[in-house]
Amino acid sequence: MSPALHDSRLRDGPRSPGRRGGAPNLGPRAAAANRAALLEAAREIFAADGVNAPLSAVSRRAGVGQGSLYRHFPDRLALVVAVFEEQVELVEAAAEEPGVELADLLGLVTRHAVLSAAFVDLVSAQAPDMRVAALGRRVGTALAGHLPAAQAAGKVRPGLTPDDLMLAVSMVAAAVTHAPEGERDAVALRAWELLSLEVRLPEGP
Amino acid sequence: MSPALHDSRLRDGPRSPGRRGGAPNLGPRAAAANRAALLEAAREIFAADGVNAPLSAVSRRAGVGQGSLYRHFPDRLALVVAVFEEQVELVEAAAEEPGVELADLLGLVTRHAVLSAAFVDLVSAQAPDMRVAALGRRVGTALAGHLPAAQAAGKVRPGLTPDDLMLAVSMVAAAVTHAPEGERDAVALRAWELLSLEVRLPEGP
DNA sequence: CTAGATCCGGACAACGCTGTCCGGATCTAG
DNA sequence: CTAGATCCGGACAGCGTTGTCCGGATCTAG
Repeated sequence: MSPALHDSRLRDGPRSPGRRGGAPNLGPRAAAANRAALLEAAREIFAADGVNAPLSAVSRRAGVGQGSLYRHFPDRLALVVAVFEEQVELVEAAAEEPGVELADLLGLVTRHAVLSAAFVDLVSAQAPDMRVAALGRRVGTALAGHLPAAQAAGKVRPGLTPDDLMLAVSMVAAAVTHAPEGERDAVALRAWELLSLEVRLPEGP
Repeated sequence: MSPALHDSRLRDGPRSPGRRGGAPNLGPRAAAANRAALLEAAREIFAADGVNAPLSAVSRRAGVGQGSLYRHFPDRLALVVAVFEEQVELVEAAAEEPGVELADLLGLVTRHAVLSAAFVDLVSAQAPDMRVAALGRRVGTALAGHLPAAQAAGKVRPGLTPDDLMLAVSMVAAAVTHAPEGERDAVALRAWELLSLEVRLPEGP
C-alpha cells in the first residue's frame, strides 16, 4: 500500500528538533564485535523466550543500538537464521569427527533442544523460508550419514528412515522445551528411551 | 504504577462525542448463544493460529462485539481454559465408555493434537496457572486408568508410567502441530509407532 | 403503554514492538 | 590540521492488540 508513509520527514517537516546523541564510530573492528555480541545475545534471548522475543531485548542485551541490529540483520528471520546456522555448523563439525556415532549427534542436538524446537517451529511455519528449510536439510544429512552404521550395529530398528530421525528430534526437542528448567536432562533421556533410540548427552548446559 | 490512567474519562473530559451505535439486547438466550459461538470460534482460531492469536479475531469470527467476549471471558486464559475444558470432558467421557482401550483414548487425544500442543505450551508456561494444571491432571488420570489393562494385554512395555504417557502425548502433539496440514494423520501414526504405542485414530478431522 | 433493567456491539485509548532515520563522534586521507 | 567518509546509538512514528466504556435497542414488569 501507500509507500514511504513511514518516513516522518514526509509528515512532520524536515525534522522535529528533538535532541539526539551521536555515538562513536569505533571502526570496522567494532562492527564485527557488534555482530558477534548480537548473535550471542540473540542465542540467549531466543533460548529463554523463544524466537518471537522482542528484538529490542536482543539489542539491549547486546549493548548496541537498534540501528546496529537492523544494519546487520535486516529482519527477524535473518537474525534467527544466523543463530541457527551456528548450531548447524556445530553439528556438522561433530559429524565429521572420527569415532562419532549417531548417539553422540542426537545428544548434541538435544543440547540445543530449546533452539531446535524454535527451529522446528520455523521450518514448519506457513511460509517456510528457503534458508530455514536448507538448514533443516543440513542437519538431516548429518544425522542420516551415521544411520547406516547404527543400523549395522543393531542399535536402531531396521525400518528407521532419515525422516524418522528428524521426526524424533523434533519430538524430543518439543518435550525438552516444555519441561521445567531443572528436569530437562531427565526428560530428554526418558524421551529418547521411549523412542528406543540410544543417546549420549554431552556435558554441561 | 499510576493507576486508572487507562480511563479516557480522566484525560479527555466526560467523553468525546463520537457516534456510537447501540446494539439490540436479545435477552439471556442470546447471551448463552454468544458464549457458545465464542467458544466455537476460539476453538477454530486457536487450532489454526495458536493460543496467542488475537482475541479480536475470535470475536469477529464469532460475530459478536469485543465487549461480549470480555464479558464472558475476562482474560485470554479464561477463554483458553474454557476451550480446553470442553476437550478434556470429551476425553473423560470416552474413557468411561465400555470397551474403550488405551489406544482409543490416545487416538482421541491425537485428534485434538493441535489444541493439545497449545495446551502443553500453557501447562509448562513460566506461570503455570492452577486451572490449566488441573485440566492436565484430569487427562492424565483418564489415560492412566486404562494403562493397567493395556499392560496386562502386553500392548505396552512393562515399565511405562502415567507420566510417560503424558510425555508421549506431548511429543506426538508437537510433531502433529508442526506437520503440514495434509500429512498430519500420517505423521501422528508414525510418531506413535516410533514410541511403540498402539493407537486407533478416530474418523474425520 | 410506560418505565426501568439488561446487555449488546463496536469505538477508542493505552501499550509494546518493529523498523527507520539522522545527529554527530570517530577514523582516514592528504 | 582539515575535510570527508563511515557507522553507531537511540529517538520516534506507525501499527496491531488489548481491554474498557457507553449509547441505545430490546425485553420485562406493572
